[in-house]
Order: sequence, then structure tokens, then C-alpha cells
Amino acid sequence: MPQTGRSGCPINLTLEQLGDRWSLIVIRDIMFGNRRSYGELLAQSEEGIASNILADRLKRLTACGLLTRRPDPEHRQKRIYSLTEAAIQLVPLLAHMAAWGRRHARPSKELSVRAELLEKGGPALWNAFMDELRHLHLGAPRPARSVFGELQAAYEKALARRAR
Amino acid sequence: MPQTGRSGCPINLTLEQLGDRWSLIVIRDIMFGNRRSYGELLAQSEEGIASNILADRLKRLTACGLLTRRPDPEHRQKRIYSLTEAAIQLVPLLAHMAAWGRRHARPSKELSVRAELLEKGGPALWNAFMDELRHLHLGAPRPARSVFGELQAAYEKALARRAR
DNA sequence: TGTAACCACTTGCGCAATGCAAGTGCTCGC
DNA sequence: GCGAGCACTTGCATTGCGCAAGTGGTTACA
Repeated sequence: MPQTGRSGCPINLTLEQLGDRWSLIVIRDIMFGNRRSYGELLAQSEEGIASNILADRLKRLTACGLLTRRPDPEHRQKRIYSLTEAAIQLVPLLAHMAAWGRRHARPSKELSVRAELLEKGGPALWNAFMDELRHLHLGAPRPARSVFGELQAAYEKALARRAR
Repeated sequence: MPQTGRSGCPINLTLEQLGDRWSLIVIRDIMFGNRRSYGELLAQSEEGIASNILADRLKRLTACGLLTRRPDPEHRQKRIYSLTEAAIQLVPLLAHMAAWGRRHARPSKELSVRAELLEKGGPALWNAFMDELRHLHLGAPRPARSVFGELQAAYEKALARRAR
């Protein structure tokens, strides 16, 4: 996503920052998968992102203010990536993308369970999730409800169902 | 957007269809600008899309069921592109993209007026707009309210304000 | 009836982005 | 001290993007 500056249209500007095949995948994995380091993002990537592409996207997303990077106090060579408030506000967008894909593409059953919950929960759920992300990434107080836990539990249940 | 089939995740599938810098721009212009032919899309493109890229995107979007193409009864060499129901259901997604871009990028004032209206109107406005698109593109009955007209009027008012 | 403009693309070519595989240099555990 | 882990980087081939020019049919007008 080079800064091309094609026009001042808000949709275009969003596409200039996020309109490629990997940026939102990386944000999705940090957001819904809680992958916080380069290694986790690389090894557990559902889509098999290449290492150089991942490095490039982490750099770009950090540069344009969607991610922050800090050293891990436990492992001196590890870096922890966190979402910024701007990235957290992509939750409704990703929820809509998931809903659209669920309806108009052919998603796998297990992977669309979370999309279904997100769609059914609507804005109330998204806001609760965003509060939780602010806790996990920005140091805000822990909210009462853990949407992340709910999504994860539903996903694992679907996985178990398939394994049987 | 080649069909890469990286994973069955709905977000990934949506990105595989629409995750590039031009596909959603084309849909935006058809949807909000009512550009219905190749020539209109090319000449009035705010971002200056290249002719071969436009041809390619129209072909792809038609192939994957987001657009339909039919001859213009008035001009034998003209083709009219229409949105399908799947594309019309991208309205909330584009509205969120516009809202995010308006908040987190630096949009031009005139071009963000429509985004502001879309955001303030919320799902009720989006649904009214989708009904109108079904009239314009799918032959459904004309709804009472013309969101398209409202958006256009606000945009032109903003343009006039700038011209002064 | 000729001709100029219009229309929907296509082609050629240089450059940038993508993707794979391998490599680098530091750090941690033992 | 040494192998495994970590966060990237590098080289190279393939693919996609973007500009400019071209193509072949159609319409409008003199």
C-alpha cells in the first residue's frame, strides 16, 4: 500500500491504506487470533503468509499508525505488536466483511462460526469486543464480558464437532 | 484478484474477491456515482483508473457475479453495467469504509460529505439506499425515498460552497 | 457519402509487488 | 559452548500495475 494520493475520497483513502490481500489478514489474526509476535503470525497463519510479506506489512501498518511495536520484557529478542485505537475501530468493517463473505462466498463451516456470532451480535457485540481489545492492546481496564472468549469457545466447539 | 483459495475464512474470501486497490473503487463509482458504462467509468474517474485495469476489473467483477453487462438499446456499441444483489449488499461495508477513512485519514471536505450522511443515517439509510439500488439496477419498483438524490444534492452543495 | 468523433476495449512495455527458498545475526536454554 | 528459537533479510523468478498508443466497429454530421 504505497501512499499514492489518488484522491481525497474517504473510501479511496481507506483502500490506499488497507486495500491489498494481506494487510487486513494480519490485523484479523492479531485481533481475533490474539497473535502478538512475528513468529506467531507467521507459524499460525491460516493462509500461509510469506515471511517477507509479513515483515513488510508489519512495518507498513506500524508506520501508518495501525499497529505499535514494543519489546517483550520476557524475551529480549521478541517484539509484541499491539493494535492502535484506529485499528480497533476496524472491528465493524471486519464484521461486515465476514458477514458478506459468509453469505456470498463459500466459507468453511468452522471458520464461519465466528462470523455468524459477530453478525448476530451486531453493534452491541462489536462494542463489547472493542472494549476488550482496548484492554488487551491499550491497557484499558478489563471489561466484564469476554467476547474474545465467546468467539474462541464457539470456534473450538465447531472444530471438535468436525473432528468427531 | 485471482481465485487463490488460501483458506475458507469468510474475511479471507471477501479479500480474495475484493482485496485490491481498484475493485471497490469501480463498485463505488457505479453505486454512488451511477456510472453505468465503460466510458463513464473511465472519463469521470476521480482517481484516474487506467483503461486496461478498468477493463480487467469489469471482466472479473462480472465473472464473479458482482456485476452484469447488457447492451444499451439506445447505442448499439454501448454496454450497461449493473450491480447484482451481492454487490448491493456491499453498501454497509462501503459505508463503514467511508466512515473509517473519514475519521482516520485526511479526506477532502467535499468528498467526505456523502460519507458523513451515510454514517449519520445508519442502517436505516443504508437499507433505503439499497432499495433504491435494486430499483436502478435490478428493476425493482422505485422506492419513495431517493437516498441517491440526497447524497448527490449534499455533494453538489459542498462543491458549490468550495467554488465560492 | 465521406469523415471525424465516439465507444469499448486491447497491446506493448517498463516497473513494482508478490511469493518461494534460503540465509543472517542475535538470544535463550541447557 | 552449542543447538534451537527469534525476527527478520536477501535473491530471484513470476505476476500484477500503469502509462501510452493502437484497433475495429458505430454514430453524428456535413
